[in-house]
Formats: sequence, structure tokens, C-alpha cells
Amino acid sequence: MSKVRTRFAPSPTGRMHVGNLRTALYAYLIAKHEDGDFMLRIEDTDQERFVEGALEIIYRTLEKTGLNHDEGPDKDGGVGPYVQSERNASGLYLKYAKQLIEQGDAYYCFCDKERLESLRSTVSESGTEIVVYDKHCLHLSKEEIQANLDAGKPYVIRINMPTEGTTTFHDDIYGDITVPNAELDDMILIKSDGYPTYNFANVVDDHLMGITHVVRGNEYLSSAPKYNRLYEAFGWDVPTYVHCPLITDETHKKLSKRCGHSSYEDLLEQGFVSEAIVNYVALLGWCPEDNQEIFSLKELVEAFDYRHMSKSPAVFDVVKLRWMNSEYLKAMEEEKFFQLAKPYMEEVIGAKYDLHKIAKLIKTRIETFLEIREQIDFFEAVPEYDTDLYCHKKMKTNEDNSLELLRDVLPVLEMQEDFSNDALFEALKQYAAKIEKKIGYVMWPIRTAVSGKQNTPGGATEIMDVLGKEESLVRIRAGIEKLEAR
RNA sequence: GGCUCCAUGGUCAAGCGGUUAAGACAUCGCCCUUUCACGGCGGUAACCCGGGUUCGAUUCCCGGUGGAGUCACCA
Repeated sequence: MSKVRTRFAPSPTGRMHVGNLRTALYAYLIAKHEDGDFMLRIEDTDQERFVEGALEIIYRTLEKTGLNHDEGPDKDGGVGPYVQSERNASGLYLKYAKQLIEQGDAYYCFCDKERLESLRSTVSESGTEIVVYDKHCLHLSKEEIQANLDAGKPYVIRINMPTEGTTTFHDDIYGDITVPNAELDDMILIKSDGYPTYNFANVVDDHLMGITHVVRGNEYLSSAPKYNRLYEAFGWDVPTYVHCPLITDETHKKLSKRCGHSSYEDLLEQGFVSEAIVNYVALLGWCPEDNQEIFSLKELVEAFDYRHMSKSPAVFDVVKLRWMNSEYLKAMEEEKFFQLAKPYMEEVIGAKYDLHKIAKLIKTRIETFLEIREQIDFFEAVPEYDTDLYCHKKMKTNEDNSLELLRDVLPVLEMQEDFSNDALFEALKQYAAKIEKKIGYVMWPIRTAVSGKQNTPGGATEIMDVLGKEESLVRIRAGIEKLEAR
């Protein structure tokens, strides 16, 4: 049995779509599960769609997600170049296309855009007809072709598909798929600009690079039967196809830029951690036997069996991603969490307070880093709040007894030397015991005064620990004034 | 519209002829608690419809319905 070789073959056209990321992940997992090779190939045959910087995004994303390739433009494995425009420069694709022409499996086509368009419109009017090229140029004589070529007339090279019978191709997930040959378009192999089309370059390169498993998105499923004709014409072995189920948005449509979280970079910007994104995406269309949900990349390699992949499309559920992200944050070691959260904290409160302490408080209370702002903004300044915040049914507090409590407890805090959480808690516990109230009765008004918020990360003492004695007392006095002024 | 694929709770999904039809997210309730969160416990909620095959279908086959993908000198 030969070594498994898979490839990720993105086009440098922008951000990393999560569908692409998952395809890359699955290709990586299929290879690594069998101890095979995973390679990167750049499919840049469309010069018009090339986006500046897209290459860097591809490299960066693979690196950040840990999907390290064994071969690629930057890592020669002997079957390069790994960039299609470079391969094309040597006339590689044209050579193979011409071989097909000689065999009678392909032909020159000189039809211009206008003719092709008129073809389309006439066909659609007749209704029942199928929209494929009419093979007009297939019937050109040798002399006509040569004359056109000599005249420098632009041309493309098309494959000559059979018009009768059916073609069956096999996908390891979806099984056998049979289509009528009349449906098969004489697809273009070489474009008039000399570049190969995706369909052609893909087949040629996958063969030349020894790819054993072609992993790609379900949206290519319908073009797959055409490939068999190509492999057949060349006499090459057809690789194993693994088409991944579609990832959709909440309306069950193919995930698009419109939904706002369609790319890996979008998700990072929205405060998700890379590992959680990879983990979540792995579970979109695949599931292990024991239903484990939290996976490191290493564990995924171990557990991944692509035969357990699902066939039906999966909705990208941001809510579940958020949950998973929170799991990663909770499990993260403190220092790492601090480093990642630091920029978000600094953005709100600078370096005024001990950010380590604050990081500890928010760690179990956020799902994404973006929530940090709303969690800690009160440290910067107490927001405007209504005094009915002091009313809490369970704590049995209201504006009146809160005012009384704060006035009463203020001297206690003023005398308190040690403003650490533990010491404060101990002191206030004793105070509560003294006045024969439950601890919450004491804590609620204080927490309200120092934060001005309904909910806060941490309780009254933890907040005061961060604020320090001076600021805490300032805020409590302000709270008293606010209650008096009501 | 043609072709192709898909079909278990709101979502991700186990299941692969006989089950009280798992689990997770979300949701609801309770407990814990210095608020919230975390954590713990529990609840609500699903096999698209109709025919077969079979002693027995969520599971196999056919049809319908529904959804999606695709029909470029884009990938």
C-alpha cells in the first residue's frame, strides 16, 4: 500500500474561508492519521482574482492552526513547483492538453464570447435542452484550425466529452454517482490566456504529485464526473475522492462573506482562539465514535477516520463555537490567558490596575475576548446607574437599608489596613455576623457602590482588592451621596 | 428549469433490522454562591410523508415532498 498523500490547494483570493479551513484540516488529518504527507499547492491560475497578501494569509493560517505541510512552495518535496503559475510557465499544462488533442480527446475552439452567449440564450429558450457547448469547433478541418492558429486567433482547448451513455464516478463518502454523458460539458482545459482551468490543472497536478486522496468541498461534487474522462484519456489511476459536506449559515445556505463570520480571520477578530476554531470546525461533518468534543489537533489526528464523515450539510453554529471557545479559555493556563487577554484589557483600562488579578476574575466569565470590554469597563469609571440597583430581593436590600449599611460599614473599611480579597472578606464576614445579617446583605450594597453594575466579574471584595483602598472608599462615599441625593 | 446530492429534537450529531432513539450546544427549572459566571442535578424537545421487503423498520428498496449544491475562458 502506497503512502497517503493529500493536498490543500487554495487560491490566493483573500481570507481563509472556514469551509476551506475545514477542507485543509480534513486533508491534513487524513494524511497524518495514516502517517502520510500533507502538501500545499497554490492554485493561482486566475490572475484576475489574485489578491495581494492572500499568499501570506494562507501561510499564516496554516501555521497558526498547526496544519504544517510536508511539501509546498517553501518546502520542496521533489514534485514541484508547487505554484501553478510557475508550473504553467514551463508549458506543462499545454503539453498535456496537446497530447489529448493528438489522441482526439480534445480540440481547439475559436468561439468568441458573443457566440457562446448567444448559444446559451437560444438553448434556454427551447427549455428542455441542456446547457453545454455545441461542439462547433470540433468539426473544424485541420486546415481551418491551422489557418486560425496562424492568424493568431485566440483559442481555448476543450475536452471532447461523449454525448451518449452515462459516467459513474466514485466518492468514498457519497458512493457511486452516475450522470448522463449528455450533461457533460466540453469543458475548457486551457484558457485563451494560456493558463489552465482549475479542473484541468487539478487533475494533472494531483496525478503528477502523487495525490492519493483528493479532499475537497461538496460544491465540486457535480463537476467530479468530468474528471473521470480526463483520467481515462490519460490512462491514469483515479485517486480516492473525499468530498466534504457543505458548511452553511443559519439559513442553510452556503456560508458566505455576508454572514460576518465566514473566515478564520473574521473569527480571530471576533475574539475566538485558534484551537477552538479548529476544534469546532473539525466537528462540522465529522464525529468520533465516543462523541468526545474537545480535541487537540494531535488527538484529532489520532481519532480521525474520514469514513465517519457525514453526508448532509452542517449549519455553522456560532453559539456552540462560543461555548467551545469558553471551554478553551477556562482550561487555558493562567499566564497564557493573561497574555492573550492583555491587549483587550489595556484597551479599556490601561495599566491602572493589576491586570493579572482582573484576568483571573474574567477567565470563567467570558466566551470570547471581545466580551472583556463590557466585563471590566467599570474599573475605569463607575457608570451612570439608577439607585434601584441597590434593591435585591434575595439579599433583602433596598435603597434605604443600603444607605444605612454603607454609612455604617464605611468606617470599618476605613480602618481596614489589609485590602486584599481574603482580608476584606474576613472583615466583612465578621461585620455581618455582628449585625446579625447574611453576608449578601452586606456585600450587595458595597458591590453596587464600587461597580455601579448589576453584574460584575467577582464579588465586592475581589473588586475592592483590584481597586485598592483609596479608590474603593471614594466610590463608596460617592454611592452614599448618590443615595442621599435621591 | 436540467442534473446531482442530502433528510434523526432549534443546532451539531450517535444509530448501521429488534434500543426506554445516546451525547453536546441552546432553552427551562432546582442546587451551590458576596451579584453574575463557573460547577452540580433534573426537565422540555427528534426519526419528513406514502408505499413496499421483513416476524419486525429510524435503519433496506421505490415514489413523493422538502432542502441544498451545480450548471463560467472562477476556483
